[in-house]
Amino acid sequence: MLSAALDLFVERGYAATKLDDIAIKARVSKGTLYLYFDSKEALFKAVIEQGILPMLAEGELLLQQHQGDARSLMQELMLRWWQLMGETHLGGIPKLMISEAGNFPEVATYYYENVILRGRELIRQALNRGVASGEFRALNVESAIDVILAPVLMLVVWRYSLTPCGCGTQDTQAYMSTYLDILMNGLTQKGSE
Amino acid sequence: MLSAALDLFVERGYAATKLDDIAIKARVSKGTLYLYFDSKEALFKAVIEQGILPMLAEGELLLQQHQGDARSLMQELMLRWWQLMGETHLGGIPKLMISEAGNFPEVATYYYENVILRGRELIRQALNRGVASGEFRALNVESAIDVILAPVLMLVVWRYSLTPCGCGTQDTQAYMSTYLDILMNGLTQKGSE
Amino acid sequence: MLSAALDLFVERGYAATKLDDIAIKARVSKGTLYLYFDSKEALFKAVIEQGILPMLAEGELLLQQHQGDARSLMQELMLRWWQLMGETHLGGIPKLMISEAGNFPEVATYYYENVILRGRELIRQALNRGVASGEFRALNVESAIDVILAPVLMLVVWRYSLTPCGCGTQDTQAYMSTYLDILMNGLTQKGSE
Amino acid sequence: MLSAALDLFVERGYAATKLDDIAIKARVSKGTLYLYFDSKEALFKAVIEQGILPMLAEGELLLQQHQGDARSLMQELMLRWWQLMGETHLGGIPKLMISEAGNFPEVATYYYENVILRGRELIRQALNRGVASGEFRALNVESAIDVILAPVLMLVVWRYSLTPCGCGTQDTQAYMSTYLDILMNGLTQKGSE
DNA sequence: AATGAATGAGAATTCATTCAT
DNA sequence: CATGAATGAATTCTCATTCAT
Repeated sequence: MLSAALDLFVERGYAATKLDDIAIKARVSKGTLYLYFDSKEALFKAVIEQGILPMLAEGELLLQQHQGDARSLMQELMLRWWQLMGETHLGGIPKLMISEAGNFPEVATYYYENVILRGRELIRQALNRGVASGEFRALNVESAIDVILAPVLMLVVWRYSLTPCGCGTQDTQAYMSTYLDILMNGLTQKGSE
Repeated sequence: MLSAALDLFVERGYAATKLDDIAIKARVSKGTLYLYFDSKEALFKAVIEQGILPMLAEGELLLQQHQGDARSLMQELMLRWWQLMGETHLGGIPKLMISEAGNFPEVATYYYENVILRGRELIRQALNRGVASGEFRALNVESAIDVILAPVLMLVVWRYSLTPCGCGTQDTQAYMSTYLDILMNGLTQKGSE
Repeated sequence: MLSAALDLFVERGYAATKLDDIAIKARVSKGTLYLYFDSKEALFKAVIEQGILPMLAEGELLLQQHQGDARSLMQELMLRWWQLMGETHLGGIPKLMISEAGNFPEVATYYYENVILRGRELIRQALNRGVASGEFRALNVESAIDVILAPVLMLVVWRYSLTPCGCGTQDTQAYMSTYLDILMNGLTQKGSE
Repeated sequence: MLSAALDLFVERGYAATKLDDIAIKARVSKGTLYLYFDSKEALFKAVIEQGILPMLAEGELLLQQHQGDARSLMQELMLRWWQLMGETHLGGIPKLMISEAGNFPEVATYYYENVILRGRELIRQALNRGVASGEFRALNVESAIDVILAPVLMLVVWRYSLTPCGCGTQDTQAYMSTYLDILMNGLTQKGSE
C-alpha cells in the first residue's frame, strides 16, 4: 500500500497520482486506503516518513563504523548509500521530495532535518577525519559536503526522472567508479601518495 | 504569461498549478490563455521550449569559444552556466523537467536532446582536449561528463525545491568555488603541476 | 441501541446520523446493529415504532379516565402528555417526525394514524363533552383540536431544536401554566363562571 | 437557485438534498452552484439569510403600524404573518430551521436573534398595550408570547412536513379563524365585553 | 452472537475548457 | 482581441452494508 503509493508518487508526482490508481496497484479498494490514512496528504506524509526510516537506520549504523582510514570510510559511505538506493524503490524519495517540497513544506523540513542533516553529518565526520590525518587537503568543509553529495543524489534523481523516458542510459557502475576516482583524487593532497 | 506559468509550474508542479492562478499572476483572464495556447499541456510545452532557448543560444556561443586551455575552458563553462541559471528563473527548468519527465516523456526527450546532449557535448570537448593535452588524467569520459555536471545541476535544483522551504541556506559562491577546486584537483594528474 | 439511535436521529436528523456514531454511542460494533436491524431505514422505523408505544399506551389509559368535568379532563390530558414527553427522550419523536416526514412517508402515515389521530380523538372527546355540558363555548371542534395541540407540540419541538443551541431558555412550568390559563379562558363561555 | 435550494432543503432536509438535484431544479450545472456559493453549507446559510429578509422587512413594517386597539393589532399581526408564509415558500424556513438547528448552531442563533426575537417583540408590544388598556387580562407576558406564537408556527411547520404526506388536510381558514377566536377570548377579561 | 476490516456506490468539490458577448 | 460565466468530467472523500473470523 505504502509501496504502491511511493511508486506512483515518484513516477507521476503527488497531484497527478489518483487514489484509484494507488488502490488498484495495492490491490485494495479505495475505501480501504481511507481506513488507514485520513487523506491523500496523510498518505503522502506516511510514504515519506516510512520511506526514510531505512535511511535513518542505515545512517545510524554507518555512523558507528569508524574503523579504517578516511579515504575508505568516504568510499564506504558512498557505496553503501548507493546500494541502499539502488536495491529498493526508496531511491525515488529524493526525487519526490525535490518535486513536492514546495507543496509540502512541513514534510520537506522533516525530511531535511531527519535525512539530509544526518547524511551531511556523516560526510562531515569523514572529511574532518581525513583533513586531520592529512589524507585530505584543507578545504571549506561545509561546501564540500554538498559538493560531494550532489553526484550520488543526482544519480538516483536521474534514475527516477529522465532515465525511465529513455533519456540517457545509466551505467551506474562506471558512474560511481568515475565519481569516486575524481572525488578521491580531488580531495587528496597533491603528491601525497 | 510564459514567465508567470514557468514560475508557478516550477514552484508547484504541473498538476498542482491552476490555470486560474497563472491567469491571475499574468494579469490576464483565463480565456486569454486559450487565445495563445491550445491547452494546459501546450502551455507547459511552450514554457519549456521557450525556456531552453537561452540555454541553447548560450550553448552555441560557448561551443565557439575554444580559446584558452582545458582547465580554464572547463571553469568558464561551469561559471557561465551558473550565471545564466542564477540570474533568471530559467534555473527552475531543470527542477521542473526532473519532476515532470514521467508525465511528459516527449518533452523530456526534447529537453534531453536539445539541452542535455548539447551540454554534455561541451563538457566532452573540454575533457577530451584536456586529456589530449595532458592536463587531465585519462578517465572514462562519458561517465565523467555526468559526474561533472551533477553538482551544478544539483545547485539549481536545490535552489528551487528545498531552499525555498528554509532548508539549507546556500552559499553558492563558496559552493561553486569548492566545487571547482575539488573538480580541477580531481581531474588533474598527480604531481603534474 | 434504539435509545442511542433515537437521541442521534433527533439531534442530527436521519441522514446526518452515521451508523458508526450510533454504534459507538450504543457501545456495540457496527456489525451488531445489522444483527438486529436490516438496514438504517429499518432502524429508523424501529426507533419510531418503539418510541410511540408508550404514547399509545398512555393514550389508551387516558381514554378510559372519563371521570371529572371537561375542564379538568382537558387539563389532565395536557399535563400528562407534557410529563410523558418531558421525562423521557421520546419528546424528540415529534421533532424527528416533522423533520423526516418528507423522506419517510409511510412512517409518517403510520405515525399520523397511530399517534396523531388518537391524540386528536382524546381532545375531541374532551371538547365534545365540554360543549355538551355547557362548560365550553360552541366552536369548530376539528380546528380547535389542532389549535389546542399546537402549543404543547411546539413546546417539545422547541426543546429538541433551538433550545439546545442556547436559543430561548424555556421556563416550561410558566409556559404550561400560561397556556392552560389562556386555553381554559378561551374555551369557556363568557361570564359562565 | 436559492429558491430551488430552499424547496429541496425544506422538503428533504439538508443532508438528504443532493447538489445535483438542486442544480437540476435550478436549471444550472453543478459547477455553477460553486460559482456563487463556496460550499453546500454556504448555500444553506444563504438560503436562510436571504429567506428571512422578507420576514424582517415585514416585521419592521408592522412594528410601525400602531393604529387601532390591541385586539385588532394582534389579529392583524397573526393574519399578516400567515399570509406572508402562505403565499410564498418561505413558510418552509421555520420547519427547516427546526430540523437543522442542531447541525448549524450559528445559523440557528442568527435566525433566533433576527427573526424570533423580533417576532416576539411584536407580540410583546401588542400584549402590553392590551394589558395596559384593560382589553387583555393580566398574564405572564413572556410565556404568553410563546404560547400565542405556537399555533401559527405549527401551522406552517405542519404544512411542510406531514401535510404533504397526506396526513391531515389543513383547512387553514378554519384553523386561523378558530385560533383567533380562542385566543381573543382567552386573552380577554371575563365579562369585559 | 459479536466483531471490525473491507468494500464500492454515491456525494461534494475542483478545474480545464468553451463560448457568447 | 479579451473576457468571465457556465459547464461537466474527473477526483477526493464518505458511509451504509457485507462477511470472514
